Amino acid sequence: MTPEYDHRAIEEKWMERWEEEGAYLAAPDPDRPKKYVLVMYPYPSGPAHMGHVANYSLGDVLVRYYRRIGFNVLNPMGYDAFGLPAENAAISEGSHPATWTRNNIELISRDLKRLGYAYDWSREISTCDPEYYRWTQWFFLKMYQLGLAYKGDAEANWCPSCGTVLANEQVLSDGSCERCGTNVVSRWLNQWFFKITHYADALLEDMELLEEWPERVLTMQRNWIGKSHGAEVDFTLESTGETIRVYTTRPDTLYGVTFFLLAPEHPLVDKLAAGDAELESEVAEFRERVGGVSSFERTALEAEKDGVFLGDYVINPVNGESVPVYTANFVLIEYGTGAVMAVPAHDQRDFEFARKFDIPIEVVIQPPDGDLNSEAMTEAYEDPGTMVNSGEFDGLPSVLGIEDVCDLLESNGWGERAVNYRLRDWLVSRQRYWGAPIPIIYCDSCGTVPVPEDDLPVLLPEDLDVRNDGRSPLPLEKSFFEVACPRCGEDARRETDTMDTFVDSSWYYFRFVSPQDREGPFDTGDAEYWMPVDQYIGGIEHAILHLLYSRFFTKVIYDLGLIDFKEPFSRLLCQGMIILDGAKMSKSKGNVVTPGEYIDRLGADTLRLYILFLGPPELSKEWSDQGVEGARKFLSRVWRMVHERYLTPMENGEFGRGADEHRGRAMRSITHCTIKNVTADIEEFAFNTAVSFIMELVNGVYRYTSGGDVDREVLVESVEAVVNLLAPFTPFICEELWQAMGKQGSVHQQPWPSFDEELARPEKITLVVQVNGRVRERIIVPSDISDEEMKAMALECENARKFIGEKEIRKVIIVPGKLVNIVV
RNA sequence: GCCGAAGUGGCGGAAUGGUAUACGCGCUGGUCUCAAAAACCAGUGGGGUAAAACCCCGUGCCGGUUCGAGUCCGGCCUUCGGCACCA
Repeated sequence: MTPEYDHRAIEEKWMERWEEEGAYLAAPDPDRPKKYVLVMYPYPSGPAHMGHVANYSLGDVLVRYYRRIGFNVLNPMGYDAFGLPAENAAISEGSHPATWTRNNIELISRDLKRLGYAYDWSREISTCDPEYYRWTQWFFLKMYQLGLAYKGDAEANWCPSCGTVLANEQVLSDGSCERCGTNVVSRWLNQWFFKITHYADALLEDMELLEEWPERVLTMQRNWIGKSHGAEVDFTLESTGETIRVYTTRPDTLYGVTFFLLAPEHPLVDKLAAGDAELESEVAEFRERVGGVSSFERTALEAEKDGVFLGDYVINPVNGESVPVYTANFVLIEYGTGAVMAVPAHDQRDFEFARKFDIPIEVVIQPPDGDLNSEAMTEAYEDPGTMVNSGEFDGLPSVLGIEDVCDLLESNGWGERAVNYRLRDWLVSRQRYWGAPIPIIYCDSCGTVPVPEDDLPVLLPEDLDVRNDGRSPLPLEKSFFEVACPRCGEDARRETDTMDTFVDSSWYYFRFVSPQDREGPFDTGDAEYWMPVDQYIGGIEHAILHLLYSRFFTKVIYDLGLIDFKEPFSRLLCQGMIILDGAKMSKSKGNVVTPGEYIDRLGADTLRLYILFLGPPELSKEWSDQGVEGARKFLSRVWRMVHERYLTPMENGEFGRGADEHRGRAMRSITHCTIKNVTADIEEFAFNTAVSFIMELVNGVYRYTSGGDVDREVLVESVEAVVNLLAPFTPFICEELWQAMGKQGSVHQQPWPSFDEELARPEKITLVVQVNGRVRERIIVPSDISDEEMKAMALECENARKFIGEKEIRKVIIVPGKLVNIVV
């Protein structure tokens, strides 16, 4: 009698047993090679969703596989528990962010446990735990000591109605506040920054160490850092003689400058307009048009070129020409020097501006095959060419001209070579409640004073209510901000901003190596054993920020002398999204399917198997309800295979030994070939095809036991291979079957099955015969056939002869063991 | 606009330059059953033929390299994702 495949009973039983036995606890063991496998920890916004299942299932296959090939594996789990959604939920539900967050941690951890992931739960961490954020604050202090944390002015999205700064994600595409719909404005505020730009070059150069990262992530980071080479050039203001510096990547176009631009926020704009009432109001109007709204909106709509002539001129150092100065909407104050030399012939933006304001265009680079005429141009020519109208440089290829013009600038003191980065410093202040307080105190006499390390953590008071308008309650809470200056003891005021949650997640992977450590953020000995992370897994949406910030933190920790490696994640796998009806699942679209109901109805094993079988990990995958049923069908098939095709007949003594040798050899060949293929596929993260191979093996066992003699040993080998190979994918059912088969111990602790190369080769192969590259015949031949025999058989076969006919055979191409192509 | 990924059956997807569509879903037929479901077995790209043998056409489009191209090269088109006036 085949027992029922009762997934609920089975999964509950093993979940409890593994937990009791501490089956997945990890401890350093210098005698064994280690693997640190980490999947990005979740933000606990509710129960687990399908994206989590996809990510964590993938990691779990690797973890279980690595354990079985002999690695000591660290596989921890924790929660990114600070953050804005908790505050928003608190406002709308009337709860407290802490309560909301902890409830959600309960929900999601229950799901993760039910899904059977092999985490070392003793290492669970939560970033909102004071024992965690104590060290987040400690890192802030270290940054401050190193001069890497500083306070500066920044443009921020400000909602006048909510009275708070908004993150970019909270500003809707029409420039309004996500919560109240008010138009967001840009406002300059004094904020804390981390000086990530100090590491811009290191972050670029060390990408060489990231050989096992996806190329697309590296490209995205490279573009984000945006290093460019060029020159800084001083232009002289005609009226006052003061110099204004510009940055350009095209010194070779310096002779083509016909006007000069300042960012609307550039201090010189006001100075130039001052005294001329008409100009002053014109500038004010212009600022209203472009600067009143946030730069978010200014760039979101493909804004038309706009600007105001400021009534003054600057002198171009290389040719002494005088050109007009404008302020323009497309010039960014935060990039370069906030001033731009405009070369309309060779820059599309400048071109558009010149056409609109009727400014002359002068061609100074001629294309190789062309004859550009400034009148006739319809767009700028931005590619290299030959320099013209450029004094002594005429006739020079522009790529060489770049260097020569730089030499000219430097020898005359007009400017110098320079590099620029698109990367900005990291703004870490948030006017938020639910985050780690910034450990800084402001004292009237001592100024900015860091909280002494011994006073950490600066506790976030949890007995406060979030205000209905979304503002942080901290600046109103005297018991929080009123504090004695640690230096002079006088009354002082605590910083009430909290840190960006990306700070929390920039170092959590270090905490996992020693989550209970009280002496430091992590134990250096434990870190030496476990770090760096060997395999990091996460969504592609974190390709830039989280991964870049983490790399930055690791470099700081390296410079603190706490570690001896420079990159935190040796190998990276980026998961695609799970989509439904062609769209990303989201609550607002109402197209969410939650794992919980599937675990109840079909089982965690089914869900895991389905999501892994769906497609390659790095691509986005379409969810299908019918597909899940298919996964369940396959597991039932495996269940019945073990009981009906193996255990029951075995008990009845139906199988003998040395039965039909050919059938047995063919079955063994499938088994060994499957072990080989599945192993290779797991190594390459090709989990979908790994599952296919196991399915084929199961089909093979059904065929083998469906008719003809069955060899007992051959069957045992095949059935055990199925259960062994499938175990990392569907741990519960395999553990149950392993036990049913009378095996000792856990299937998850068995050595990974090995294969015999000789047996993996099939006895018979299909020889393909082509004539002129077209398949004309397929012949079953022994796999050890020689090239000569292949050729002879191909030339003899009827269909090939038909197509050869009377034609002359010019060439015969032989692919050993596979194919013969006859060229006539 | 720039960067990246992807276009293959009804669907998810397989294919070191060597049998295109493995595996799964769906569908069709059969076995079992009073019947159905489940299960098991078989079939399933399009066209030609009553049917089979067999032949032709087929991996977004147009060319090229090659004995042989889904795969390599050149030029496009479409979709998705990221960045977006970075001088």
